[in-house]
Amino acid sequence: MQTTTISGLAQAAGVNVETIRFYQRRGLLIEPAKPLGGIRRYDEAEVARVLFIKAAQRIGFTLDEIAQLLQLDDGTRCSEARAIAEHKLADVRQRLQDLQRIETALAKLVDCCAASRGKVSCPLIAALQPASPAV
Amino acid sequence: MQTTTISGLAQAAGVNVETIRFYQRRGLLIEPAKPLGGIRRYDEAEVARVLFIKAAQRIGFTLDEIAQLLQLDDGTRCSEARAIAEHKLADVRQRLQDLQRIETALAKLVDCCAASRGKVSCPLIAALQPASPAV
DNA sequence: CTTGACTCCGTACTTGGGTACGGAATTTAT
DNA sequence: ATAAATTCCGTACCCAAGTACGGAGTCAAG
Repeated sequence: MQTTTISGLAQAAGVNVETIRFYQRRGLLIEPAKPLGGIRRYDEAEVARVLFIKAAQRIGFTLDEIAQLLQLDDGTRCSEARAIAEHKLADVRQRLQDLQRIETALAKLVDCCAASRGKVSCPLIAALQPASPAV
Repeated sequence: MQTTTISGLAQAAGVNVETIRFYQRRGLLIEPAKPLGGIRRYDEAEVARVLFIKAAQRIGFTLDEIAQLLQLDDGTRCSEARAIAEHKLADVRQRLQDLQRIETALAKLVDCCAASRGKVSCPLIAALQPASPAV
């Protein structure tokens, strides 16, 4: 499958055709030039791009953020790219911390739930209390 | 501040009054009984609850999921709670993995961006490629 | 050369998570 | 006791991220 139509792309990436078109409108995907009143063709690079978008989304990036990330891949404007990436990285690390905190809390909950069987009132809420020192 | 009104609660939790009311409608917060045609009062436990909601949200839980999590804190229906918690935990661990992957990718990007200064084309997209083996 | 599938494009609808608005009632300050 | 601030409540609006729809054009097969 070297080049395909929009539905092939959508299928390969596991999304809806409409989603592809939506991403094009948003500028996340570039619409390949239309060959004179006809039908556009897409290659594997586009599939990769869509998969990237989906992966980034699962992690919690917005489409706007993802657009920025995708621009980093251009190769040009390196220092600018770097600044964005650093900002994003700080962001990601914060998320990681929060997530680790909740992971611990949930794991404890499961544990104590297994052990105590009855009077639960577990560390779930407590676990997130010390999470917001400076807003 | 032992008990306060809705605006006090909102302020203490760093959210909008409307947001509190929205959460009440959603069942995330319980509206304390209204004292005869009057004004409801809230205590610190409610503040904690709102902070929890916000913390959980930052991590990527939906309000529905958070509602479930909050119910786990009730102490009753332990086995049920445990099942939900375990499911959520698997979820969280998946998110953690994804997030760690992107953290690595971003860190590399920043690195190579700092080093190569010019021809970037970094590991960002590649980093998420092997992330979806089984859909 | 017509039928059926697919593409293109615009517009509209949906869901999640709120925010804003407006009128009535109640509380607080003077 | 009256004005200003709050609360209560319903309804309506907003943005993000899609999904659905409908008409017109195009392409591939029989």
